[in-house]
Amino acid sequence: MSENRSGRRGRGKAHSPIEVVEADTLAADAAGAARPGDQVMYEAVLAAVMESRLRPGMRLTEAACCEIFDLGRLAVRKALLRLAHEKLVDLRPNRGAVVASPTPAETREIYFARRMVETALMPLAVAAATPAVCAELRAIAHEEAAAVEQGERSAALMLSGRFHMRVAELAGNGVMTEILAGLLSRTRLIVALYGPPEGSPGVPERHLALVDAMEAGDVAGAVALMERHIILVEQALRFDVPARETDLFDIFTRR
Amino acid sequence: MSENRSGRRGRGKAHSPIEVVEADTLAADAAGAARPGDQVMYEAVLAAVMESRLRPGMRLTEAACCEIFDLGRLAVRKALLRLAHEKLVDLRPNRGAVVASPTPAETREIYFARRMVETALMPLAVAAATPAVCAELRAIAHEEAAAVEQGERSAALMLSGRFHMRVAELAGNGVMTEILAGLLSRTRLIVALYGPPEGSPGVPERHLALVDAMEAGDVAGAVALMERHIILVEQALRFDVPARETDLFDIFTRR
DNA sequence: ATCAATAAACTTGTAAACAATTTTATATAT
DNA sequence: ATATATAAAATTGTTTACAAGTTTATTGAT
Repeated sequence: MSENRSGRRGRGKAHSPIEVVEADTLAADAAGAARPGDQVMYEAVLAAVMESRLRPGMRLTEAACCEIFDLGRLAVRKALLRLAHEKLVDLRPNRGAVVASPTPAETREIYFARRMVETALMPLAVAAATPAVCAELRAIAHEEAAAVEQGERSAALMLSGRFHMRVAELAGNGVMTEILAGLLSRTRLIVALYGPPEGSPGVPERHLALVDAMEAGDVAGAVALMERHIILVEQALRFDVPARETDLFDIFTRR
Repeated sequence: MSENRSGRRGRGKAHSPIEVVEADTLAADAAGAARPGDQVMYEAVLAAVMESRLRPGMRLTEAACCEIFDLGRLAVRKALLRLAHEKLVDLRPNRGAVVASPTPAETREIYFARRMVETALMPLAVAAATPAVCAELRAIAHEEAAAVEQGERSAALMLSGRFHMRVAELAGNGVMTEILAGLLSRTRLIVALYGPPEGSPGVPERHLALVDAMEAGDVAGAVALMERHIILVEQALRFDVPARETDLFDIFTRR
């Protein structure tokens, strides 16, 4: 075995927006089988996007990713390819990868798609909403409310995403769940771009109201609440000013 | 420039299930810019799946793909990675790629997802259903009927897919259209596996009825027809016998 | 003849080297 | 000073060669 790769490892990586969890600390390789390196990177980048540490417009050069994740370029490209396919990064030929910046038009489509998917799933979710499940959902919503209270915006955002995912999972359709997961991760980029600094108001409260309707078996009510909720979140976005945010960033990082 | 690659080109490829369109004959590179090789392969494989020339269980070895498409292994892997991400091929570590075989459980989820997506899109589609558009849809349905008449099953299947795609496109939501495209391509694999040899009856007729409702502006009727249509297509599947088809194939190609 | 162990052939996985492109920096002329 | 052209650096794209794994074929024993 050669010295492996090319003199990497042992670097600062102090304030990197990408957090690397050492391989052996995760449960995935409990059996001893190491998880593929490209998946490690994929999950780390996805998590960073979900927590808004990686913001739209940020560059992901191969060399930097190789260092951060201690991977070969091939594995890095594999991960970037997957992220590109999920529309989380833009892969420009010969010019590298950047975190994607959904356009306003794309944004409208995504929220419309979410409305369709999440309302369509609701009847099945209500049918599966046992008291135990509802308790779990309420717990998430309460955590979310606390995060909002303390001004921890990205934590609140993450919990909101988890809430919507758990509701969707109740419907028991893996294909639909995966589709929604893709829409939700792109929603994180949208909020990072167009989300109002003060955050969308009333989200945790509406989540709690939704759980109430679900537990009561009120299908029509739950559907209406979900639809209205998504519309309100979309309406809180600001497309006028913040579109510039990306441009500014591009300018600054165009070193 | 070196002699390029490694002694490929000039082979039989007579009855290959994958049809390769020579690069320069397509419109994509009208400006002179050659289309990336991996995309050529991706599109060829997708087309072969849509026309049921590539059937579930078939192996796609890298070497064979390199020869057929005159590509390097890297481009082939890129195409396979994309196909795997779209669930059209299974990528087994160290064991290569095979055309995917959706399970019965997956099948139920996919048809359920189609029902959701296509009925949710219908109101918008009806709103966009001008007489010209309806004429186009009817033309597709009539071609389809003719194909069924002449026993050209795969042609009929392709036209059916095109019909559903065109209807969805009317809604004008690219995100949803892409999602449906993924579901429809997987439906082709499902039909190849579990579709009754005689084909699902009455499909072109129901397509025509749907266009009538759409042109009349009958949203509720169109939604109901679409939902019922998808249910009927799913019910025509046969999960008992044909699951064996894959196994048989595996046995024969296990050379 | 059937089965197990071994060896060969084949296939995928990965790294290193090289080529091509893009970006940044420098020099020169207007 | 601004702008243009040239050169250097950095980054991505691709091939080649080799390593590791899997499948198939062969050999030998029961």
